[in-house]
Amino acid sequence: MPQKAEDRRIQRTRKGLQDALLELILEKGFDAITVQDVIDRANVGRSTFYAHFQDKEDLLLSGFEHLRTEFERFFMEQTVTDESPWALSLSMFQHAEGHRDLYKALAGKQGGNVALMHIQKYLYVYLLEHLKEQLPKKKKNISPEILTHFIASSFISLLTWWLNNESSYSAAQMNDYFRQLVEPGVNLIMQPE
Amino acid sequence: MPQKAEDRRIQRTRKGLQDALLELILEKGFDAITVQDVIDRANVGRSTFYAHFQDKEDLLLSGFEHLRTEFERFFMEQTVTDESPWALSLSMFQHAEGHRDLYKALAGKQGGNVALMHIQKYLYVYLLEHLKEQLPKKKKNISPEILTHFIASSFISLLTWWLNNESSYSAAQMNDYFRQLVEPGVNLIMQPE
DNA sequence: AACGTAATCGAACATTATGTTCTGAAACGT
DNA sequence: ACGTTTCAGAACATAATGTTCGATTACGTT
Repeated sequence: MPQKAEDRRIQRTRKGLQDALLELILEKGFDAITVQDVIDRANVGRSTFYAHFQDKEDLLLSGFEHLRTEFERFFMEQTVTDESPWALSLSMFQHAEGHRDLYKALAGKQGGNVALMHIQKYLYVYLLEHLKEQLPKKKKNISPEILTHFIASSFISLLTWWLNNESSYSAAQMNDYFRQLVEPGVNLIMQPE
Repeated sequence: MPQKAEDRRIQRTRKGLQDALLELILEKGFDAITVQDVIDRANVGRSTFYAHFQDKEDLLLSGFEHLRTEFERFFMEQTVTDESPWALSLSMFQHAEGHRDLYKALAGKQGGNVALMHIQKYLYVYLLEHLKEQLPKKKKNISPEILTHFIASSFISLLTWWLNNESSYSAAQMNDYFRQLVEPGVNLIMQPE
């Protein structure tokens, strides 16, 4: 039996609002958008908007959740054995390559930094989990938290640069650059001698 | 002859508004602040505020300009020969250490990212200037722009982490971590063989 | 110490966006 | 075809923005 079918009106309204918001982000940037803009574009009544979302940030995050789910499926499908940060980063560059406008809206300079901080947090949690086991036990070393924060924010930094500069680099190239820049420093810390 | 003396009322008003804004940022974050909050705290008339600043962002940037000037004096005074990125970063960590609240307001998570983007841009311009000469001429390599962007954003990332986590690391320690993480990758690119 | 100037105050005002409430109409799933 | 849920649209209260203006106060200068 299929899960409780959801009213089509609800689906249409939510999708319409999400799409309208993403369009508007690419046009004028998240901060400049008003709820009025969104409901005009989506052709939705004012009271309807507030029946579904608290505010425009809530709407943005609902779109982000959808993307996250989709990325996780994408990631699961292709990764087999490699659990290093570089597998995750490559997948994310590739996923962004395939959904360029969506990623630009959420992670580009137009997107405000709300979604961006969520993406970084997501990476941070994933990486911290996978790095903690591998870290040497020696004291006097960098805390896992700084190390993880550094890797995650470096990735975000390259991703946004890539999205904002319409550069012609491929996802694979971007991941190579990411590794070239970040891996040497990280390896020196993980394997002290 | 001293430069044309500026009306004390102007100085007091501007300083009062800047201080009020910085206090409020530490209390509730830049985004949640209204112009009304600022003029109430500073005890300044509404029309007076708009006689000096366009909006709260304009006010924030005026405070940032002041900080930048002060940092440049600080930097000039102590640096002698070293023109590598690591001299600049050490000075900035030290300057932040000496003006912790001010830096927290401008570069912490409460500060919105307006000032932060200005700081990063400032670093970017400085670094690009100093790195371009040293880059190897080989093709097939990372563009100076990505490399510079990476260094600048890595620094910003560690700085904000440091400010937001009330950590007990010293400025010198933070700069060591910064070098440990960033320098190996950068050196490999700058000296290919 | 007194003068002319310039900054400030505070109130009034138009404008814009927010978020809530309500009623009738339309679309939905069954 | 039926009962239920969602939607549109309008009305409303609230709050912040940015401008204008006349009266008052503090300023630098002489």
